[in-house]
Amino acid sequence: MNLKELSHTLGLSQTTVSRALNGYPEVSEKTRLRIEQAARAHNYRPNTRAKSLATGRAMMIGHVIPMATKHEMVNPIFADFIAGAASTYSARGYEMMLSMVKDSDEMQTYRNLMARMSVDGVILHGPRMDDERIGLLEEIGMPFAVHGRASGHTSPYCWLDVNNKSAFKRATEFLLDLGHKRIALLNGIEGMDFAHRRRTGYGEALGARGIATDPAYMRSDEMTETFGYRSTQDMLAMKTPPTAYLVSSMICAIGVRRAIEDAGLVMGRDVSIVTHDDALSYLRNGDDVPIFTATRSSVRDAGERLADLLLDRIRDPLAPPRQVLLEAELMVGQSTGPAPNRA
Amino acid sequence: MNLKELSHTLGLSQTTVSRALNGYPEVSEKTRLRIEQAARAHNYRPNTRAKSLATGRAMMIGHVIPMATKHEMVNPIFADFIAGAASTYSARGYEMMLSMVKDSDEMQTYRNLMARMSVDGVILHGPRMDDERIGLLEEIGMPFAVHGRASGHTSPYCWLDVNNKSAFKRATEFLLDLGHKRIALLNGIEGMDFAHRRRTGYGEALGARGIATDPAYMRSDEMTETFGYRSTQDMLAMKTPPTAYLVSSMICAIGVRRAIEDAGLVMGRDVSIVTHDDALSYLRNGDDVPIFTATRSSVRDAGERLADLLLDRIRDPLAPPRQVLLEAELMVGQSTGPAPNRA
DNA sequence: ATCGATACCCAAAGCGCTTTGGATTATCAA
DNA sequence: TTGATAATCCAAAGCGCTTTGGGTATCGAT
Repeated sequence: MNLKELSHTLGLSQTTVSRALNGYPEVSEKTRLRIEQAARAHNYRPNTRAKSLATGRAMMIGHVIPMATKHEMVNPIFADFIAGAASTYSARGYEMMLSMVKDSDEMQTYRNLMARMSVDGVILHGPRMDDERIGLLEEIGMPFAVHGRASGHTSPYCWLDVNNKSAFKRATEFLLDLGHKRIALLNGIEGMDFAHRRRTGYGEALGARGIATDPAYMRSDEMTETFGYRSTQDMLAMKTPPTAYLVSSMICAIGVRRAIEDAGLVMGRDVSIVTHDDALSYLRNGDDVPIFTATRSSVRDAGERLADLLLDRIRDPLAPPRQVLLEAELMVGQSTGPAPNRA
Repeated sequence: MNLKELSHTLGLSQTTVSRALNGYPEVSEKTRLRIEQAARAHNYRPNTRAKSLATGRAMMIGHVIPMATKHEMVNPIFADFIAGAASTYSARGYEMMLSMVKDSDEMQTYRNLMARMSVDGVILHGPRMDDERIGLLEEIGMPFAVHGRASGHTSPYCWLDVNNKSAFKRATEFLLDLGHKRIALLNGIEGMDFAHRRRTGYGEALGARGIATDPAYMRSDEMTETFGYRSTQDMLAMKTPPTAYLVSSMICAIGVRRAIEDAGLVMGRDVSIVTHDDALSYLRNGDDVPIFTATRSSVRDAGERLADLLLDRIRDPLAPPRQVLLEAELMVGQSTGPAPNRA
């Protein structure tokens, strides 16, 4: 059932039916009611593609996920972020389009999305320190919002980020206060903006207590369980192993814990762990008492809020782009304790 | 730059330009080359919505994810499955549309997708034993493919599933062979088809050795770390606790392990664990030697292959719907060992 | 020279919607 | 009664593409 048929059934013009269903005032309440009733009865829905073509709005937001290789890992926070964004879209009448592309194709993908007019805007994931994608999107005039920030980019744009620097500074201070001097940092991939900010916070906290950062205690990689396990195993084998680990994700922290326990040590007594917790739905950090002491910030909320920022921006393109900086909360759990005396 | 402008620039008709770019034979090689060159130079891409409207194909596949509450958990296998499907789509020129809806709205969502003609087909996630969605999709004529199966549905439809029954039967036999008699089952949510099949396999293996299933050793819930931890804690407190756990997901198994180690027991010596491993990219089950003994089947591959099935079905709607049953492989890791003697 | 056949190209009609610019009728004050 | 105003409704022109149903040259064969 399309508009032509529906209006024919009603003995009205397409104009009137369209106006009635879209809430325009030029149609009497009586006929509007009649039209709505008929539309319901025939389960009429306007064809999205025709509507988009006529209005010029796709009512669709693009998320493009670059993958280096076909079997590269999918970022585990991805699902929760997406879920958050999607719930905003559905609340505001938008749809989400997801593309996975080879990362060499990512720039071209944005150009395509723009030229083909298949989306009204995009969310930019995983910004690197000097991210060329932002400049591209500005150049081609594609509305966008960034999950995170790119330190290297100067002109104002729309973003939402956790205050990674302050979170990791605070976490490091917490460990220092417990007497830890050798604190390892298991960070995200080098080049990622968030990883850089976290390292800065860590470094500043150490520096303020007169402790120099030591590359031997620092690792950077994709945040998998295996990365946490391996790195910890390596460091435990040092003459002076760290007494505490500051970790970038729960999954990674699970690996750290496994290495610690494999070595016959007890988490929270022999070795402390603080991790960042994205509050993933399937990986709750305990219920009553947190398992890990953690800097916590819900990535699902981030998705919801960033999507809202983007839709606002699309609605009102001339308003100055908005930024949101979220503070992570430090939740003390069972994974931290005073530095062992013998250390 | 749209088709009208481009063809005007070239001094050709829209017909010819369109045909040239779509590879039709009615245009000379010389002009085709000229047209392609101009298209590239002006970065011309056909407007997707106009193209869809004209061809009647959306070149888009829908995935609808129902959520009971706003903050219900996102299934952790979701990201990897989606990544697999998306890579197939991008290889075959399709896009993916993702909607999250309240689960009370799911049926209506499918009707909408059909009436609005916004997708060419859908992937059905998480089928329950008697899943009403399949009947609906058949009724409204929406092409679909199911990730899993619905035992209650009789008419043939397109699906791809892991042989959950044989996998869990095999895993149970493996534990029985090691001398375990009290084997716990931590299963997925009641009502899910896969959970039912797994329980059947488990039950059959036990039955074949004359062991009756004991509800005290069986739990069913969302497969979170916490669920694994709690269930194991509970069971460890029994007079005769299980000596082995058969678990439905790695994340859940991590919780089981935590409970075991919190109780001062050693995994693989005091207590054995076998888990299903979806081969999630961020949660590798060790590299050389698997941490957990596991029934393994990549959910990312499943996504790729199921998407292929669906696209084939869309291309050739009259062909009989295809089904794929994948066998999981049993990988022996460090989490299993002979049943303790005292048991 | 004439007649197909072939190669190449085009005008115009959709696809299903929104929206502009009236047209028609009802309403009402003067 | 009349002219102005407001209330309803409509025909038709897009949106940017594909595709139908020709049209015009060109060319070899008769």
